[in-house]
This record gives sequence, structure tokens and C-alpha cells, in this order.
Amino acid sequence: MKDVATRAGVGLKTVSRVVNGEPGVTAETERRVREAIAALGFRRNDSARVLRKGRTSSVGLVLEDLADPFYAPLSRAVEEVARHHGALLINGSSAEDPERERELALALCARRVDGLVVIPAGADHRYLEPELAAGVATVFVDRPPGLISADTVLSDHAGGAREGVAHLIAHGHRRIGFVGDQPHIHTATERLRGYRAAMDAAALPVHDGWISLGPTAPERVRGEVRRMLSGPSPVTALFAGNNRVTATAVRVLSERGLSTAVALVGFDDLELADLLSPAVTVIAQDPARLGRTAAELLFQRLDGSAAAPRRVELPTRLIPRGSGELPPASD
Amino acid sequence: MKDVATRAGVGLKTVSRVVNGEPGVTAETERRVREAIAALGFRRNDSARVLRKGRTSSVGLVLEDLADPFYAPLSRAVEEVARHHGALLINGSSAEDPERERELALALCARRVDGLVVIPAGADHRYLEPELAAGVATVFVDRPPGLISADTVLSDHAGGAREGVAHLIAHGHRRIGFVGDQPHIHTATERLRGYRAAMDAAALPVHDGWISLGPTAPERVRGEVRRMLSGPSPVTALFAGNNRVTATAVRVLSERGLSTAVALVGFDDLELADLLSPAVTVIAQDPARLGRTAAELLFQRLDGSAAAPRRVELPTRLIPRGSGELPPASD
DNA sequence: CTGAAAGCGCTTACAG
DNA sequence: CTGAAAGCGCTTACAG
Repeated sequence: MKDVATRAGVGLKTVSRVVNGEPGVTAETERRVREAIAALGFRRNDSARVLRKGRTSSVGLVLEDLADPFYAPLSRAVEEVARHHGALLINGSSAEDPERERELALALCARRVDGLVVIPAGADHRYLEPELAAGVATVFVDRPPGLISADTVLSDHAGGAREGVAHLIAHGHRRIGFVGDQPHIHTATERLRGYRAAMDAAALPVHDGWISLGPTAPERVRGEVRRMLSGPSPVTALFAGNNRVTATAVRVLSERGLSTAVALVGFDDLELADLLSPAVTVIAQDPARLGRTAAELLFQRLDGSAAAPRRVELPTRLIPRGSGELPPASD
Repeated sequence: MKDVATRAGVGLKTVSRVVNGEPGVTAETERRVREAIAALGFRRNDSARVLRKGRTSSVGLVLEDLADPFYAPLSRAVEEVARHHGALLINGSSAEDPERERELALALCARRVDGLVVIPAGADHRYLEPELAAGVATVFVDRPPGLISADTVLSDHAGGAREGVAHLIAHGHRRIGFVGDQPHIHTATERLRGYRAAMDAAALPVHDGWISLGPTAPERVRGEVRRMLSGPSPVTALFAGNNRVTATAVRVLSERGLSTAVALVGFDDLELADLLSPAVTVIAQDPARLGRTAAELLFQRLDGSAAAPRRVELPTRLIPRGSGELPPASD
């Protein structure tokens, strides 16, 4: 910038004015400055700008896996809101590892992002306290924060699962299996809670063997689904705890030729779910809306909102397509 | 940092040493510094660090849409490689708008990302010349850069499409439709080139009505597919130019009850494609490998490689699943 | 092992 | 309309 000023024969501040489009520069002066910028290939260094201004116009997003079809649209929605506020989005995947989540979040804070959207992998977020105290706006999405209080945007996981299971019960099922994600993940236990609530409400017993929480790796899910479908009192319907579980369950049922014999409702919608036979009934969340809502809360904070931490719960939606309306196989 | 130094009764440089884990500090001194850091809630400001060091340890990725199932894994792969090099990833979606691509790329450069991975929306990348001259490593993926020369990683679009169409021809088809993306998009025209090459090689005529390039919005694709399937000489097979077109084509065929009467091969794999009936035959790219390869080239540049711009072409893979092996409906 | 000075490239506050 | 000085929070190069 100094070189530009020298070459244009003006002061440093004048170059700054031109670069930032501030008023108060003669057309002629501006022309000379622009010429010098072009000749020297000058590119403003935002790091220096940030250092003075305090704001970076960037926000961070820590999620589980950017490539997951549930999180990708969420991330995109955050990006879009950020864009409208003139901010860039830096995102990182925690791979469901609390330590990695922490490293990422702190690295983003060290870059002085103005705000942070976090989909927690861990259960203790006290490591963020100094950052919060320093004014980094923070919003949690999809899962609540642990041991600190902050804005949170969640889907109604328990309510959605309950509705899905009640739907199966309404279609005559009494033995319903639940295959979900690992028990330390909030959404997994909430959905299980919904399952239990629906079974309870219908006064149906729940066998231990009908419930399985754990990694959503296909091998494990495969084994659990097979197990639930065999033995003395096999389930006649399955509730799949998330999109990965649903995909594997559909595969197992289809391979075994059971796809029209075992009812299935999945949490989270799937691409092409409507084209399978039977089409897959799901409890859909709206990932883009989750992201948008979280980002909007974030920018409200950045605009100075000092309200108490808010908790927003978004409804889920039952989409009946066929697999969830199958009657139980006769015993 | 100054406050920390004062409180710990040491010099500024000593605090810097502790924060960066540099050697040459007594255990006792270090303890005092750490205590002061904790008491004051000190958080290092990386902006200042960047300003001095010149490197930000961050790379930028400009893509079309972060939520697209093709780009999400590509982005994730770039992130993973960046992580291994200690860098964060900032990504932005151009929404297929050249102006937005330019704004994003330049904004990333102003943040002084060390390198840039670009999936071009535009056809003229001369706006990046000053950045390249200033040493910003840049790699293009999925589509080549326009009017500048830089490292590029592409799938073999023409070869893949040619193989897919030849596959349909080998199964007896002579009237094959091609529905692809907009003609200014490199991958669209390359794939069309592959289609023509396969038809030519089999000495088959190509009617204008069998080819349609344009936006991949479902409404348009729907109309074009319907048109190709009706009229005096309807096509007996379709080649879908990308994942969005394939999804819509599958929908149309299935709604019209033609899914076992019209053969279909799609470019790009789809989640659950193997579970549809018939399962969908595709020409698969490996988006994660594209991202990984691009990121690796990028970090080679950052490590000082000054070789001439390289062009890497990755093979595609035909995955026969059923829809592409259907025989032509008898005329 | 430790620290004072200079400087990275901008912006802010002020003065002409 | 324009510019010189000070400072954002670090690191570099040097000296003790």
C-alpha cells in the first residue's frame, strides 16, 4: 500500500480511501491511485485490516462430516446466511471426535471468527467459556451443548420418533425394533426416548433385543437388523434412527426379499426414497432450516442481541410413502 | 499478550515462546506465564501472527454447491488433506455464477489463503493472474480453467460418456437420447462429445431432437425426457448427463411405468442407485479422489514445487446394475 | 535463558 | 479533499 501511495504520489490514507470506496477523493486522484494499484498488482491484505478492525467477517462451523447428506445442506444454509451478512464460512469436520471438535473450534477462535456454529461431538463445552467471555457469538445446532449455556437449535427428535413409531403401531405393529446411533449422541437417545414413549402410550412391552444403539457402520447395523428379524419373536417393523441406518436397513430387507414383509420408518429423509419399492416412509428434518435458523440467531448476537440463551425446537414431518404403512406379517 | 507479560513479570518475547512451545524457557517462568494466561483468559490472535509470518495455514475452495452430493465428498477430501498439513479450509459456493465465483476467489485471496482450489463456474480466470503472480497456489478441479494455465484435475468425462453410450449400443440400442447440463459448462460438452463419439463409432445417426443441453432443473429435464420418449421415432435409451438429470429421469420413467422399457445410464453415481428397480447403471466418478488429488497437488506447490502446470485425468468407472442392460423395446 | 526494539499492512483519530 | 502519526497484536532479528 505504501508503494502504491508513493507511485501515485499520494498519502497512505488516500489509497486506503480508494480501496475501501470511501468518499472524499477527487476523480483524478482516484484514477492515479487505481493506476498504481493495477501497475503494482496490489492486493489488500485483510489480515492487517482484521487486526485493526477487530472483526473478521467470517464465521466458523464445526460439524460431524461435511459429506453427510444431512449436514451438507445445513452447512450450505449457514453459508448462505453468512453471505447475506458479508461473511465467509470456515467449516471443519469433527468426525464425531470430541477432541477434534475442540481443536477445530479453538483454531477457528484463534482465527478470530466473529461467531461459531457448532454441531457438538463432545459432551463438555466448557473449553469455550473463555471464548464466549471474549465475545465470540456461539450457536449450537442439532445437539445441545454440554455444561455451558448457549443458543441452541434442535429438531424435535423425541417427538418425531414418537410419531413415527406411533404410525407403525397404528398400522398394527406390536413388535417394533429400534436401531440407532451411539448412546452418547444426544439425538440417538432422544429418538430412543420417543420410541419408548410411543410404545408406552400404546401399552406395548419392549424387549431388550428390540433396541440397539451403536456405531452406524453398515456391518453392525446389518447384524442387528438380521438378529431382530430372526429368533423366537422377530420384529414386524423397524424404526431406523438416522439416514445411514435407514439405507442399510433398506438394503438388508431388499436382499432378504423382506421389503414388503417388514415395515420400516426412518428418521431423516433420503434422496430417491420415493423411488424405492416400497417407497420409504420417513420422519424428515429440515437440515437447511436448521442451518438457516442457527445462522440467523448467530447474526442477531453479532448485531448486539444480549438476550438470555434461546432454545429453538423445529418440528419434524412424517412423510408416509409405503414402507411405513405395511401391515405386520401374520404370525 | 502485553498484559500477560506484565502480570507474569516477564518480557513479551517470553510469552510468545511459551504460547508457541518454543524451547529456552525455565519451567518456573513457563508456569508463571501459563498462570497469567489462564487468569487473564488470554487467547492468541492469529491475525497478528499471520501478518508477521505471511502464511495463514488456510486454503480456500470455491465450488458450485456445497450441498450437492457430488461436491460434498470432494470438499471433505480437500479438508482432510488440508488437515494433515495443518491447514483449515474455507469454502464457498458459487451457485454456478461466474461473478460470484470471482468475488469468492478474490475474497479468499484477500484473506491471504495460502492456496486455492477452484471448481470453475466461469470461463475466464484471468482475474486470478495477480494472485498467481503473488504466489497463491491454485489448482482447478472438475473443470479446466479459462484463459490461464494452472494445475488441473479432471475426470475423463468424454471417455466415460463414450463408454456409457457404447454400453447401451452394445445392448442393441440405436436411438439414444442425451440430456445434459448447460452448454457453457465444460463437463456437459465433454460428455456430449463422448456421446457423439460412441454413436459415430457405431455409425449411428444422431437426430437433433435426441440431444438436450440446459439447466438441470427437474421441470426442464422432465419435459425433455418426455419429448424424447414420444413422437415418430422415440429413443429407446437415455444417457443422463449428471446426477441431477439421472434422478429426474428415473422419476419420469417410473411415473410413466417405463422403467423396464427404456434403458438408462447416468453419469455420476447416486446413493441407493443399487436399490431401485431396475437398479441404475452409472458412469461413476470418484469425487473424494478428485478432491484428494487436487489438494495434494496444491500442497506440493506450497512446498515449493515449481514444475510446469500439470493436468491429471482420473478414470471413470462403468457400474452395470440393470437399467443400462435393458434391451430396446421392440418397435 | 531472557527481553527491548522494529515492523508486518492496514485503519483510526486527528489535523490541515 | 488530503495526509502524518499512532497503534492493532503479534514475530523477527538481535543483543545481553
